[in-house]
Amino acid sequence: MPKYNPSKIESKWQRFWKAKKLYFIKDKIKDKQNFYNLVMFPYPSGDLHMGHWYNYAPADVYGRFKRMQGFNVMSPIGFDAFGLPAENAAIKNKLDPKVWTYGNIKSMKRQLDSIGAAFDWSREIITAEPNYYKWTQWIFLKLYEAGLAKKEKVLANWCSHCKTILANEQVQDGRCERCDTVVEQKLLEQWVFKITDYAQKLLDGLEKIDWPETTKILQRNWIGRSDGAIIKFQIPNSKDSIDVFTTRPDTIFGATFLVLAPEHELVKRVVKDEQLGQVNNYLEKTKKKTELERLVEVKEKTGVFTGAYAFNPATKEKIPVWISDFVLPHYGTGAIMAVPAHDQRDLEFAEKFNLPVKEAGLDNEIFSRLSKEGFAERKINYRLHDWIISRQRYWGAPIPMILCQKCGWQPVSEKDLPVLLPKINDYKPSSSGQSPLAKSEKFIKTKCPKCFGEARRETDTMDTFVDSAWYFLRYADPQNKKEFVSKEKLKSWLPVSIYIGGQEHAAKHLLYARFITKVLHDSDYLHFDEPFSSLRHQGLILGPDGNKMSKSRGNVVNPDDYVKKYGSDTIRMHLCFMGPYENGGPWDPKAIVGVYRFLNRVWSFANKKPSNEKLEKIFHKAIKKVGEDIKNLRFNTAVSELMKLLNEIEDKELAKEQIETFLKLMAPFAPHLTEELWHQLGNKKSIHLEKWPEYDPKLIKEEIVDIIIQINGKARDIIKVQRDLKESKIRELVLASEKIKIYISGKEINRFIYIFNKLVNIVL
RNA sequence: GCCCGGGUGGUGGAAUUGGCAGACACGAUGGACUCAAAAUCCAUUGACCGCAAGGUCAUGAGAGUUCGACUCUCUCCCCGGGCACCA
Repeated sequence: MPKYNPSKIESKWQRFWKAKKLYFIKDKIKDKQNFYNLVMFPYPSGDLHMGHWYNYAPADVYGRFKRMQGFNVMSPIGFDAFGLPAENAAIKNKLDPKVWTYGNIKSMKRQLDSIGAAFDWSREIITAEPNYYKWTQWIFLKLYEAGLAKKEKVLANWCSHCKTILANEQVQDGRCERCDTVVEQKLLEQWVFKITDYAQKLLDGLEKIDWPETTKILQRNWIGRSDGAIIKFQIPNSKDSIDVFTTRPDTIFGATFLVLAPEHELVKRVVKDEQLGQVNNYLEKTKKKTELERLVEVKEKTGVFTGAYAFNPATKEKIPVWISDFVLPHYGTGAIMAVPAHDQRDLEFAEKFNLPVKEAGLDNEIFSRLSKEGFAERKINYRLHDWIISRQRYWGAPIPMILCQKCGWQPVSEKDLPVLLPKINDYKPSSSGQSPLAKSEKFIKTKCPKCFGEARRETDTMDTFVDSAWYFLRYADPQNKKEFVSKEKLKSWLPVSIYIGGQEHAAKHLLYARFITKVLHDSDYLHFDEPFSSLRHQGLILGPDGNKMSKSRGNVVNPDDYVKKYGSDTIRMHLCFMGPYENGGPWDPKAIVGVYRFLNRVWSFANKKPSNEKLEKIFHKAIKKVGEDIKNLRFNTAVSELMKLLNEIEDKELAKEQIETFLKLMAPFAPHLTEELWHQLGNKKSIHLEKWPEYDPKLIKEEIVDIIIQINGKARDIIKVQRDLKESKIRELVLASEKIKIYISGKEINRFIYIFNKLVNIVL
């Protein structure tokens, strides 16, 4: 018997699968249900780390299992190829970002192949391909048509290091998620997607999808619905009134002053001359501050009095109007009624500026009274911001819009798509907030689609999250030149059956993808309005030191080393075995030998001479357990069940049929090893075309069961009895036990509790 | 501050959802094989008491419900994640 040599058999079978096109999946197979098994596609950073494997290998186990269960399983893969790192690397090395990106894709493909996953490479997607981003641009046009893509003057997050605007979702603790620079707020004209118009639909949709509850909660919090009212505070001797948003109209009797955000449009109108100097002074100060401290420093309240007053519509009292930057311009109406008796922040402000604090007798009727009088109306507010998609960078899909002096903004007509990203010489971003494309006159100069006069192209590119917000649709029909996806193929494959990926995308990609799906649904392009019927997260793999893997820390685990040493099957199975899939955890370089030893033992076991012996019971139990565990993505216990099974059968000589059953149970985990052993047993076709073994529930039932005997809740003995015995019979057997006799001798039995086929508890 | 997760041997984790806590592994210790080492195989491995049979304690801490709690309830402590001046 030759030794188990993973590197030899793995490359051999990978070649075999490729030659047989085993994983090129047809859109329809008679009598088979389609199953869309999706993983989050990688960014082509250049190397695949253990975290990618942890996403892809167990997801592949799941897909292979589904296939053996009789589904037509599609497991596509591709590359999220646009984005900043390519550009930064290109600037550094004076390369075309395209060259850098495609070089990385090439080496990552080799690494992805080494996983031995059932990826359907015939459906590969690269988002930086004109053939792909043509349709990203098309989707932009659909949003534009629906009034959901607009150029707006918005207060936006500007990263001075990356020299681009970022979406709210890409800012972490006031810093750029990519480079950690503190972002500044800039008022700029940007293309936005009106995701806030979909806030309610995005909330409602969560009810009907099979997602982890934690992820749903995270999205709900991110959308941040709050129900309240707009209340009008009139300014004496003026047509102006100040609208405030509050969730607690019932506290209005305690409202002793109003506060406007410094950016509020009424500030200039209401301020009294004698306060003008002070107010301007404060506005100057906060304007500078907003760029840094306002987001970071929260503790100390600041503000200034406008000199103006307004009527509290409930009390008819005149209350002072203040300005403070603790009121945010983009939430609610940018103005609040301050109720210091009920709100910590209002109290801090009142204390600082010696404003009255008045206990408010709560009044539940006040809202309806005020609304009858025209002072109040219901209002729902969302924390969610619109999605700013303009990026002042080069390596992305150009926004397909044209600015004409006469006609204003005009969409590029569909027949002119794609707007190709031109080759340029200088990719450097500018501090002025202009895209590198702005330097290319050749790109900019164009004709107005409406009046055919001279016009200029938009030079910003799209946020890469737009690219990834619809890629899962394209996998169904990746080559289509006429449509983004044909209706027929959409029907075959979508929505996605199961989506497996990290939770870090919960409030970004997963939200955007749902939004785009809903928009396309509402424009009648999709027959469903939630893209991912079922979603599961894998945990995060940390470096051996317990920290997040990063190059700067030097704790990145390179899977290639382990492929060489143990083979891909061992890594796959070890990743499954490590612990609960959603937990992740530190990579322990030593622990992997456990699975390697196991696979070596499987090798020896399957190489033994078969006999006629069969062990029905343990096999049927294992078939049940392994199948149920994979179905529930409990890969760790599925693997331990396989180990237990081998422990029991290893020293026996079993019938060929049972050895084959064992290999089939192992096949999703160790596709190469099992394929090799399967063929060694004389089979000609791939084991991965085999059916998943079935179990007979009758054979699992134990005829003899263990009954645990407790005295006062402590286990004292255990007896083996025929199953399904009546309590009277059990009582007889229990009381006959020598051990139990000792415990109960001379004492009275208070209660005798019998749990059917399981346990007896005698209470003395 | 608010909202989620989680806390079980030296380590990763298991526990049929209220019924023998520690499955399956890693590591460690001892032994076999070997000139030797690696690999492999065998044995032991939660803590404490005991020569042993056996017993006591033990799932972050404390209380409660229950015949019985890792599992349910309450209070508190610690760790991880999300949001954060959102009215």
